Amino acid sequence: MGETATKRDYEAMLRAAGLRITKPRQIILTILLQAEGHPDAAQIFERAVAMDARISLATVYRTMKALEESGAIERHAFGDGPARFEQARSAHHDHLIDIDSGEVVEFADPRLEALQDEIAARLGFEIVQHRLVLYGRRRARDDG
Amino acid sequence: MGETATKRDYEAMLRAAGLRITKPRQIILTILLQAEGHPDAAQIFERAVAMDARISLATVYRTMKALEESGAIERHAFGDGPARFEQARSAHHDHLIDIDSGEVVEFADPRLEALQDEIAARLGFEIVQHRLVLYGRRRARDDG
DNA sequence: AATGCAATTGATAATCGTTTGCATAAACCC
DNA sequence: GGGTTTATGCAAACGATTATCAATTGCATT
Repeated sequence: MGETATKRDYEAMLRAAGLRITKPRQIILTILLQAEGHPDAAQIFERAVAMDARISLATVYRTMKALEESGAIERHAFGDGPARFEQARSAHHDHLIDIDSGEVVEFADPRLEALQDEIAARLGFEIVQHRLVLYGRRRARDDG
Repeated sequence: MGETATKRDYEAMLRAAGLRITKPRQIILTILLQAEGHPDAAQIFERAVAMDARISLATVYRTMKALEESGAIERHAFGDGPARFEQARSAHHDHLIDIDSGEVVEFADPRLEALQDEIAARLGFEIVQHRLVLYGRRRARDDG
């Protein structure tokens, strides 16, 4: 699974989208590649500033949008807070949020997709995209 | 299906939550009960002003929060726009958004819930809540 | 390596939806 | 009706994101 795309891969995506490989973008890509989980713009900015103090938040946002549009990353908006990002992977997956810890667990199940397609079809629609977030709580090992 | 809760029902919920039945709240409740679809705060405010010019947007927001917390309404955040509200109904349902028109279609399918429970269980979680939004496009009747 | 020009940047103001602080004005209980 | 307590309106504050704009930079070309 761990299809680790390299920084060079992402640079190629940028080039393909007609975008320039600037220093801020390289820094942000580096951060994205190293990042675990689903950082938000502020977190990315914070790490970027550590690498180059002159980077601005606006550039982070602009870069995230560019990367999103060129398909390199995905944007999620769990609940109400700020948007969070993750590297785009080939396989679609959804998210389960641990409501106690905030932890984000990823999962995928083709039956879900099939069922959704069926439901949409019955309503006369074709699904273009979907968003499923489960909010759950770790099941007690109940020993009490 | 149309389990139409009455204004009195909602007032009882407010009282139960230790809240006062004020004129602004009565107006907002009336609007909510009459509303079709999923109005946002600005729309509710607009209609409220028509009934009492002195109502403020802040009160709309505060009332929506109070109603949400007392379980009378549900708050949804489709995509990026403003939060939208609907009366809480007994039966859970999800939403399909027509990406061309913005129309919101409601649907429910017990198989979805079952599948989600199963997936969560496999990950060691118990689902407390979930949010599924399908984004689709009306299927062409293809005559062209 | 210098040049030209469009793309990109940083800084900051602006925007949007939403929340909050505060003084005043209702609700509610007796 | 009076006294508390809570809710209101207004306006300012807020957080996330986008727009503006002059200054800088990437990069294809010389």
